[in-house]
Amino acid sequence: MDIKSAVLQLSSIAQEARLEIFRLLVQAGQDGLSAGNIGETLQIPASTLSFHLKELSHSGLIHSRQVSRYIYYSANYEAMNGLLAYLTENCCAGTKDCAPSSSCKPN
Amino acid sequence: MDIKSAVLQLSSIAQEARLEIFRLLVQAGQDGLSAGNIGETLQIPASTLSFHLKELSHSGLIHSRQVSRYIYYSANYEAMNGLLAYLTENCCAGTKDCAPSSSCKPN
DNA sequence: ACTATGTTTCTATATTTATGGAAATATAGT
DNA sequence: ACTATATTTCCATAAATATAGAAACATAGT
Repeated sequence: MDIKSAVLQLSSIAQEARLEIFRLLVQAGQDGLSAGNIGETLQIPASTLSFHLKELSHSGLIHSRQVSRYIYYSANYEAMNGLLAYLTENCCAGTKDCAPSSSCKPN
Repeated sequence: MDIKSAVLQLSSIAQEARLEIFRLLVQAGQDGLSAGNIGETLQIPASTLSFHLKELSHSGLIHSRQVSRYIYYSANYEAMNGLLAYLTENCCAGTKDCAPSSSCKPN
């Protein structure tokens, strides 16, 4: 993980509408949800939603697949975990009290 | 954790200089580093650094304490862990395969 | 071919954010 | 009080981002 990618990914969820979308997809699981479903659930106009979905896709935190007329978006769990790991990397200079990386506690 | 706070925290690290500062402090541990030390390490002009430190403090991801003329900044590990937990909350609708929250894996 | 539905692109506008020099403020040593 | 060092605030400018209507494009059913 390089810093530019991390900033891109963080930027993609550092916005209320997009964070809602992302969390919705994280909770939705592997299959994801269609764009229309997301828009209806979160009450976001189609063009605005499309803009945000593109931002999230571009950062790599979600991906999409087409199923006939619908486009399903789903969380990229691997990318998400990679980002979280990057944030906590070498926490407290690698002191054992800080491990595991998932829950970084100071000495 | 409410979504506004999460967006504020994510925004505060969704910027290259600030993400560098934050990771430096996460790695520095509990004691933290002085503003001058951070600026010198990362080669950031004082006024720019001050602006970024304020953003990070305001979001709650770092805190500061004054030691004579120096101001020491340090990571707020509790806030960081809270943010990470928020992102992975109820991952995959709480399916057991997704646990632990720190490493969210789809079914 | 036509129509309905789902999604994206185009466009303009409004808003927010980043940068760094200069000046101001704070603390400590002499 | 004076000086040096540390940090922040003020300010102007530049750049990036969010919004949503209208139009365009894509897919599938009739």
